[in-house]
Amino acid sequence: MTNDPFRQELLNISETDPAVDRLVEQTIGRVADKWTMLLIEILTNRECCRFGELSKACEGISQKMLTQTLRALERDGLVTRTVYPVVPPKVEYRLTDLGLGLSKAFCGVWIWAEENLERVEQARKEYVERKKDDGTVR
Amino acid sequence: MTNDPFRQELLNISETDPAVDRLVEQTIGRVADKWTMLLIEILTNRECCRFGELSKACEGISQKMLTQTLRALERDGLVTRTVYPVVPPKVEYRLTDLGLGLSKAFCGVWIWAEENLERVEQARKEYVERKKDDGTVR
DNA sequence: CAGTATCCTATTTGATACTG
DNA sequence: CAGTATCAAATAGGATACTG
Repeated sequence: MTNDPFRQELLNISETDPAVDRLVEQTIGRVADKWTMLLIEILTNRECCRFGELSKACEGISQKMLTQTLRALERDGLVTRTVYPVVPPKVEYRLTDLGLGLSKAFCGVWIWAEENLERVEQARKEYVERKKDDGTVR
Repeated sequence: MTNDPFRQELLNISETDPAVDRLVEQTIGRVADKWTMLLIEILTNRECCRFGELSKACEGISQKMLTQTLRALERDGLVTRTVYPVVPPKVEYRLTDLGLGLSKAFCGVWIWAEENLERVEQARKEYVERKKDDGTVR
């Protein structure tokens, strides 16, 4: 199992410098959240979006969270925000190269989620069953 | 730009069925969080860990969050929890195949974070500068 | 050792109303 | 249209004490 090629492939990710580790974790912390991933996916597919479009495409998000998440993305250099001085206002968002790179990185996670949806669901059902049959923690 | 090979590669991820999309998003929502990613990384590198080891390795996590996150991972079929009936108790956690697959998917995100740390930091500094120079939202 | 239980605070999120 | 502001509710998270 230790020689599992998967695992071997994964082993060299970890940093030697703990300070860098903290920074990596911080970066992950900023970027690894549901709305961020969703917005980046939408912007990957649509190339360029107005606020209202994002609001519709990103089903379930509140205006507040949308604004907040977009600001964070802009601040971190992942999307650009272009304001056209017209009435009514028009604002366009699009991925930067940096954002496109992150999108590519997220890609694997989306695929994993799609492919393993049922396995996770199944595991949850079994877990609940085991808990119902009760306490033999095994 | 539309013919960007990156983007082309990314385009076919999106589902056609909106119901499946919701499920994918839910799955992402469960799995895309800081502690989950960290614990999975640790368990990838160490293969097998006791509660106390994880507690040390996962710097900054509280006992409560550790327990909570581990239970969620177990429930979703990503780790196994093995209790040895000894005194004092010994409990071992290790990734399942499903968990190892997720680990592999996360791998790209970790690498992205490592490689683009400074670019994100730089973007943040510039953003703050722009805000200080004030309101020409550009 | 590996938790659980409890209390409490802080952060996140949503709903609603308002504005350039 | 694309937000901001405000308040309330929910949730996350930490600290501490206790247990098989």
